[in-house]
Amino acid sequence: MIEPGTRRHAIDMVASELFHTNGYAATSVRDIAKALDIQAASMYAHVASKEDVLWSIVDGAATAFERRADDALGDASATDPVDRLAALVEAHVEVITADPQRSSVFVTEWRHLSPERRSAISDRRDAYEARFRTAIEDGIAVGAFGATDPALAATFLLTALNGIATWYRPDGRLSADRIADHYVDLALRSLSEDHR
Amino acid sequence: MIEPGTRRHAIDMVASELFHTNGYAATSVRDIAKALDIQAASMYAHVASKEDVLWSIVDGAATAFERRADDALGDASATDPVDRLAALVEAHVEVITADPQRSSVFVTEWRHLSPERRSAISDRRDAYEARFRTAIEDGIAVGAFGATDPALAATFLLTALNGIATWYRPDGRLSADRIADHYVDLALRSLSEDHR
DNA sequence: CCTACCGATCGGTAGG
DNA sequence: CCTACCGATCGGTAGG
Repeated sequence: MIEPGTRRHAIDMVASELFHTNGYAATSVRDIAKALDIQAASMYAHVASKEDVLWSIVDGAATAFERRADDALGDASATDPVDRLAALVEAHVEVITADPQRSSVFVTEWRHLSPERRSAISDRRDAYEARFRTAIEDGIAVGAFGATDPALAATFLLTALNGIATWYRPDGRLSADRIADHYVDLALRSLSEDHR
Repeated sequence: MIEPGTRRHAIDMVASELFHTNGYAATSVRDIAKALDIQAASMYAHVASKEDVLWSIVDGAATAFERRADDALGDASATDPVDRLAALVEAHVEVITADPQRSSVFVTEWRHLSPERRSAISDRRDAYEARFRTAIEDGIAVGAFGATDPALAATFLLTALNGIATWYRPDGRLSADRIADHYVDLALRSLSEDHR
């Protein structure tokens, strides 16, 4: 973990914003350094490479999603599949709205990681998505959700959820809490029994 | 419109794939030229700039979405708000699965366009999203959909829909038709009356 | 954290 | 569509 308040931490915050706005490949080490008012070469006193900066952002975001999902599923109330899915959706929205730049870099820039790191993230994403899929499967099994393709439904929900990172603004029309409430509702309804 | 079969068209197809896989900024003019077995300088006999290639891909995708939505709404059966939304969702999925690379470039790479082109695309996206929002509003007004925030619901659906461009593979487990059917279902259910 | 610098690569042009 | 080339910028290193 990187200590808040350190220069290393400031690098990640500044880089998150630049990678979010312009993308990793279109952001130069000089851009990051300029935002910190230091020389480009001085960046290398704190990081070994530009890719290491991307990695710490992506790894930090992945860890945040995993921890919040653990907490959400750890609650005693989360034995019911519907409650479990609701808790997962709420946790996911909260992680995104707490740091939309980092989240959007996680969602969109991981292809610029080295093959090893990319595949490690891919595995963690699969495990994370499996929590959603399992909650959906269990909900169908007990008749709380309508029959559907659980893997596809999980992907449907997670892409909608991740989309928040691309459009959310802290000063926007809806607060993070309201968005979370609405998305939990939309998610649960999308899995409800047939609407006809 | 660019004639299929021409070199100019081949440039767009090759560039779509490279921009989709590596991103616009991480793809060089030399990468595109190499895939076409010509020299980088020869590219400029066909295009004025790298950004022009991105523009023709993004503009082509935007036009495809607009046309298919027009067709979908032009059908006589599409006076009912629920049918209208279903037709919009189906059309959107079909445009994406017909050319996922172009669609994903449209969704993720428009920030690399010039400010004028970016704002033109932003306006067209807003108009396109308004069709979804209006169908949702009308559906709520006639009691076919449950009460919800129409703008947020439209964003929820469109981000889920656009996500298809990032994961769809023609040789995947589900055919394009099956995906469209499932997504229409998920979309309509997500807007249904309260599930409790 | 700085100055000074490196080889590689970038988008694009000139002239055929 | 090619060869030859341009100035700018890239990620990163040496040495303090």
